[in-house]
Amino acid sequence: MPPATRRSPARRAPVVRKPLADRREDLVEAALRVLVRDGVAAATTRAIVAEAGASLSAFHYCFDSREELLVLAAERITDRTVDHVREGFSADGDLRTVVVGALTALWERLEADPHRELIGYELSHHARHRPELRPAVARLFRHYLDVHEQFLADGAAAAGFTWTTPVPVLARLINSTLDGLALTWLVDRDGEAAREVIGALADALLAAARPA
Amino acid sequence: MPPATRRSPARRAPVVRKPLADRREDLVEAALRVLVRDGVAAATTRAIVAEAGASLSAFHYCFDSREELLVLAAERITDRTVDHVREGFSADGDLRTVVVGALTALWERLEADPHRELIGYELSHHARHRPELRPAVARLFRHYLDVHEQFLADGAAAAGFTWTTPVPVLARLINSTLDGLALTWLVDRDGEAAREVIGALADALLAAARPA
DNA sequence: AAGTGTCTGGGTCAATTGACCCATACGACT
DNA sequence: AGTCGTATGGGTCAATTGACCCAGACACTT
Repeated sequence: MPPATRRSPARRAPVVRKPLADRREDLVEAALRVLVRDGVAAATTRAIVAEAGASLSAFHYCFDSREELLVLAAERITDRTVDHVREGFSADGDLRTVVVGALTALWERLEADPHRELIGYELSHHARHRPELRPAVARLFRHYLDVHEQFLADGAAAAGFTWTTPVPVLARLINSTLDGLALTWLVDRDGEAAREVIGALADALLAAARPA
Repeated sequence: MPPATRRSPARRAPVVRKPLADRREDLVEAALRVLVRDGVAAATTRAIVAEAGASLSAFHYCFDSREELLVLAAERITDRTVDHVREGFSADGDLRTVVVGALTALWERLEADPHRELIGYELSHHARHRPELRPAVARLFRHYLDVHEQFLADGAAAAGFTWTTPVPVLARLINSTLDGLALTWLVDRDGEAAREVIGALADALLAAARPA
């Protein structure tokens, strides 16, 4: 009589085996997709492993907890921000052209995929009760501000202007307005109104520029 | 022998009985407090009834579902917005004084109790998966814009100016910037930076005003 | 080909949550 | 004082979720 614990040796579907690092990568990417598509509340471990095509055990083999994965996902978002913001930035033309063009590009990206950019805010709400998430969220926010500051500095340098208002203040103004605008747009979907606000924001920035 | 279903007639703590309308009111207010203090995710039926000092049955006696309560809470927030925004608004002095004063008052209120003003955004995230919540959230957002439009119209009238940019656009700019600013502030708690942005926003508004 | 450590399947477990039910106690009205 | 509709207490129930465990399958190395 075979040991009672022995399973039936029935043939099973071929199993995909991956090194730990690859599986972790899959799970982080899957988490990101679920976060963007369905939000933080829906990003349960089961939803994430389903998205990744992995099993629950694979998840617990790769990570100690769900929070650990979320932290990595937040950091991944941070890493990618630079590319996203730089995309569509052109330093050709006068200051107005550069500013309006860059802000419009930023907004169009937001409008095309608002949830992607807004996970940060959902994560920040979530971090209210998950202290371990706070550092990652703080880095994410700081990163956005840094990128906007860089954009302001590059734009002014390219067009031969200087800012009469401190660049960090302008960066925070841009960041806040775009985020608030996106939040409101998600509710009322009034893209035209949003674009007009972008125009007003551009005017505000231009009023704070003068020839170097 | 007494019926098996009969409970022991042991003395109980005095019971507070309230008419349905009062109990509903208690629950809505309790829900609001929990929402502000702990966020949407923590606003479970149990947390709400505990806050209200009611029982789970009382909850189900008063409402068909948790969503129904949340909708009422969202509407309650809407009703109160007017008072909050009007508070601290003064039409005395020139346009700069009025604008800076009003924006500062708005910001101070936000900084003093950020969660109160930001429930709307948490609710809007939540509404992504709860369609029945969407109308209430839409009303809430619309209401904020209306109030800011009113504020702009009143301020201009009081100081004898007109706006060169459409008032709805300016209202959306104010609304977006304040909300985005609050979101960022919640993460980095940099109040000084926020105030400087408020100043920049005031400059932007003043640049869109001219004598009537 | 045996050995060894890594990876996976398929469960379990306790906690939480929204919803719900029924018998009973209350109290306004008659 | 009796009646009747309303409010309440204290449970139950199924579903979901994060965490976890164990035996076995696999792929290297030697």
